[in-house]
Amino acid sequence: MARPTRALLSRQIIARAAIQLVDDGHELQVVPLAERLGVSVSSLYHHVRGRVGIIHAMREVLSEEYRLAPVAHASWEDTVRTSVRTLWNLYGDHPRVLPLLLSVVIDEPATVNFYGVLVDALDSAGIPENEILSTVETLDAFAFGVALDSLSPNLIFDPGTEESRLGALARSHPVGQERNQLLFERGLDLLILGIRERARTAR
Amino acid sequence: MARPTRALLSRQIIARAAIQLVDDGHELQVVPLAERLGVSVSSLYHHVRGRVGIIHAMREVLSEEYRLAPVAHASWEDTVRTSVRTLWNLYGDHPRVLPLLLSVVIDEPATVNFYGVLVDALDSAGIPENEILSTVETLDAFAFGVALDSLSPNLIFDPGTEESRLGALARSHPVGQERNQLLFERGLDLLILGIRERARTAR
DNA sequence: ACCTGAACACCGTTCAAGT
DNA sequence: ACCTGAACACCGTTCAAGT
Repeated sequence: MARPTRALLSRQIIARAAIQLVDDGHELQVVPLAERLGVSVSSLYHHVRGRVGIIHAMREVLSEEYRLAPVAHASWEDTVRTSVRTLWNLYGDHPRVLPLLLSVVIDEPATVNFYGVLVDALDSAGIPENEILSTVETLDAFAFGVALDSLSPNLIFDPGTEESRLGALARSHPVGQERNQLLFERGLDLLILGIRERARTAR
Repeated sequence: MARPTRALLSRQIIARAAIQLVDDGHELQVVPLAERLGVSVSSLYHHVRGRVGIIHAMREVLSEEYRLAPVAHASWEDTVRTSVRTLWNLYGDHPRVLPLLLSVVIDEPATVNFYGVLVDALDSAGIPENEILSTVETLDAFAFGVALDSLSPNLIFDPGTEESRLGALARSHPVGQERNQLLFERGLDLLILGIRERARTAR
């Protein structure tokens, strides 16, 4: 069976399998990927330009998920909150993929109508026009940073500081998923407060 | 010359060369690393447990730089500002190394007396005790996210949105290093404002 | 056009040999 | 204890052959 009647592979099929592979905690390797797909390794090269091409395809698939996201709410605060939460979910659903995405140069125009919604919300919040994009980027960097933080599930602290205030706080601090969740909520609250204050003083 | 009178290598020497290699935009590969160090590849294995061991050593070296950082200022705001800036500098000086560090499990106690200073500052700012650590983590995630953002030097936006507000803003938005710098300053301002407000309403 | 198996280059790791 | 060169396993990529 050299050529099947119906194509077994596609750029998207490969990308989805690759995302799953990495999500499961494995390295992005061509041999295990081909195994999962039930094809020979060299078959992949008919659809993707090698390993780097696979990473590009992964990016494209994940970008698609962006497109579904943006919803404008009545208040700017609700819009900002749900947008940042969506970004965090998107990044956080595949934290192990993120380092891979950093390694490829982006050559496709990102689907940033998502950002358009955020821009409008920040505008109606009262953020000065020349600060809006930096604010959007701040929210993005925050969501990205929090997602990556989830890869190190515990707060690491020096045993030598056990007697200090830090040590005391650390002992009653949650770990893992719960810690990451809390960090997100706190950071989002602070950023919302900051945006509101910035708008007030700019008025 | 099988054994030199004085050791040519050390864990630290290897780590520093590796950081430089990655900073220069190269992959972390054993052969080029050995070349830079002027030794044979197998020599490395007398000091480090393979490639993963090299990454651990890189982490250790970079952690050392933490230790120098913490300085308590008169006002909580100055302390927070300089601390976050230091984190950002640390991460931002070696953005390409960061994805590597994410791939290893941390088995050394981090030198977090740095965080102790931040904890004290947030306490004197008036942040409720049970929110302090999450706030520290928020600041850390922000600095980390901004550093990684610097790897994608431009704001990517869909050419289709050229006529929109987003397109208009994007055209007058800086790129590269300057864009990243601006994003950091804006985000830090927002977070400071947010912390101040949180403390005010908690009082 | 799409899949395969074999061949190849490359990279990380090991180990016996040398001082 | 520390460095070397050779040998080895592994992984990404290419390509002629098959439908």
